[in-house]
Amino acid sequence: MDERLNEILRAVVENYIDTAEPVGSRKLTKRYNLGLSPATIRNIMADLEYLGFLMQPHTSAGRMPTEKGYRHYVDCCIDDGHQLDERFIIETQKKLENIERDVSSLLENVTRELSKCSHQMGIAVAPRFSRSRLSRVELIHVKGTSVLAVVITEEGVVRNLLLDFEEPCSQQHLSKISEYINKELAGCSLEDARERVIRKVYEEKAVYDSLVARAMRIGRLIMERQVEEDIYIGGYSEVLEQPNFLDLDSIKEMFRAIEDKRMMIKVFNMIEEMESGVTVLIGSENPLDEMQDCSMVVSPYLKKGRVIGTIGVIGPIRMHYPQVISMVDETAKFLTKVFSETVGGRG
Amino acid sequence: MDERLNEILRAVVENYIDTAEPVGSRKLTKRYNLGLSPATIRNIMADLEYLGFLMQPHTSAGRMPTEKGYRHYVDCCIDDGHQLDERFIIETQKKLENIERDVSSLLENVTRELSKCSHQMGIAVAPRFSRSRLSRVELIHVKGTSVLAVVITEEGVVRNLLLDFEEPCSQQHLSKISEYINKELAGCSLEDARERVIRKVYEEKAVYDSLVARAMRIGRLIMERQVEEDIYIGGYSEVLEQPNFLDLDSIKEMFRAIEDKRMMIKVFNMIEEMESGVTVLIGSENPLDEMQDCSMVVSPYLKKGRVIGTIGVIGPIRMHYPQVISMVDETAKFLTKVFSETVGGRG
DNA sequence: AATTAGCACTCATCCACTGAGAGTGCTAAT
DNA sequence: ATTAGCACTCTCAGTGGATGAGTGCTAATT
Repeated sequence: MDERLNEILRAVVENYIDTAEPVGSRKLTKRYNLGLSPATIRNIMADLEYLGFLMQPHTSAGRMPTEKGYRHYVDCCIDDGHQLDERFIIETQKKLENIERDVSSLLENVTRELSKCSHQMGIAVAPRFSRSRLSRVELIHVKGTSVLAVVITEEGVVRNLLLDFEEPCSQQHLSKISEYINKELAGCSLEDARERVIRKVYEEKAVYDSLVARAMRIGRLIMERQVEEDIYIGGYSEVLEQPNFLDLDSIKEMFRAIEDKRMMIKVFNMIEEMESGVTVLIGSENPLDEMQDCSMVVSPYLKKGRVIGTIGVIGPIRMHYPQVISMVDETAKFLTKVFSETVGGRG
Repeated sequence: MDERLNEILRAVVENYIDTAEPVGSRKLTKRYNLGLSPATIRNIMADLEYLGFLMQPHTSAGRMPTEKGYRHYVDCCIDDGHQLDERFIIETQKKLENIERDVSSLLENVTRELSKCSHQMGIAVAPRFSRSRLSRVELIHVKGTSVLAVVITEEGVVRNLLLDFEEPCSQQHLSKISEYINKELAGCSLEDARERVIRKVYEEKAVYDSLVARAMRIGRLIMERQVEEDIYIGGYSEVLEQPNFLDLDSIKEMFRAIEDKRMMIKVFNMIEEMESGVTVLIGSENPLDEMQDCSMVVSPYLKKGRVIGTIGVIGPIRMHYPQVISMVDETAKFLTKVFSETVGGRG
């Protein structure tokens, strides 16, 4: 594609992102020093419109980008150079030192920071519990038939599950059971563990050893419990802060979708299967109907080369993509670093 | 105060709550069967305006309630009869059976349900950790110098704290330490425990027993860790759902305030010291500047007669107070019941 | 052949104006 | 004490012209 077309498209998109108003040919020549007259620009813009990258809200208005225009802008017109505020990196680094290392605080804080910097809503998906490897299980007697199972994965995700037994069970007994579980299942992925548990239960049908039987039943309970704590969201107010050009109805729909965490988990499952690195989803590229008027910029974060979760932002389609992309990228790298170095160690 | 004034005030407020439009004298006579002519109504309304309960947005518009008007309406014009949808109670009961008994899921789900029913934002404050009595502490070795402390209070609140030691520590040792902590501090309020820990540490300065010293140091770490997980919020989209008559700026401010959980904890600390039962805060009665354009309807919930937390909603000043008040009341009672009967048992 | 200047044309937006309608306050009658 | 009647006020929706930003096309220029 013609280099000059790209240049003009880029100018139009960036101007529109800044002003939220349709861009005319005269304005472009004034702000940017392209060596071209308005008339020429007009011809080029007409071409861009023909190609589907720009549109006019009405005759005799300036042009604004279509979704396809944004897409092309993101794909071809952003130079990967450091779009990023030095400040952002420094602040992120500063957080690095003060932040708690426990996974949920980590993600919550990182999400909040990302949200503040980017002025979008921040979203993070914690390391998927079901795909993690088991590191340790501890059973704590609470009261009566209630037992608290504390499950720790190798990623450092801690989850509490309150189990309800048919009959009371002493702490000593529970300790033995958890010891047994740990011996049997440590290092297993939870899905493996699940299968193994089911198999064991089947084998031990005769219940010759009540300890094993009990342990397995607990293991099964833990596996089957469906948990929805995987999603962190922050920055509801940030989206409202953007005064121009995103109507209340869109925001409403978006909020409704986002508050349904199960739905969001589905979305991220779909995204996760796409390529690695920062992914930008613009408008109707979003898998959810309710998010057709938003854009998402997301990136997976890794531990030892394996994707374990996703972090990113959601905001209006008219968004400062270069900066936001860099921020998300930087944040994901930060998380990757933290998870690979600190949480769960190197081994 | 004149009974008739109350009646008219009530009619005006309720009509305004329904329609979001200033109410005129003619409309009142049409909708409600007061045996009065518009002219009489006008006189009464003029009186109500003089008393500060009503106002006109401009001459020759109808009247709308002032904050004082809402206040009087809530105080004197609502009959305590069952304003409540039968449906709501039944649904709440249904939840009762399916809901997880673990405190955080409980509160999250209850908050969400309250939010959905009332079409306001739901807010809950979990049993204040620092004021709770310790039920059990368990220390779990995670990796290297990391130790996970699982603290359970008598209310059933479970909290995970990741501690970082100077030197590694075996699980056996940790178990002994937690055993010791449990023996020493079980049943203490956390504030008491805190003092005792500090005193102990001071007494044992010589560190003649490394176990005790270590236990106390851990206890202290746990006490000092400031945690902000006490607030549950749900239903951001509900507030936007109300199309009429609450401007974006107010919502923005409100969201910003709500997302700052530390601030919200302060607010609820202030509220908690007020009377018991459902409290309604209208507009400028709210302690926070950012919430001058909202109303809150909140109620404490108890365990064994002692206030342990708060639940309620936040929404626009123009709110269906009778229903919302009933709903909040019902929800608080429900929580009280659950906490008194189930969580943490009766003893 | 590409670029540009010039010009006619198109709409949205702003502004002033207007009439209708809803609602009020006041006064006099009931 | 209540009500009917009336003059008055103010918002709101609609109208119409002026303004101006921006376009597309054509012819001239480089």
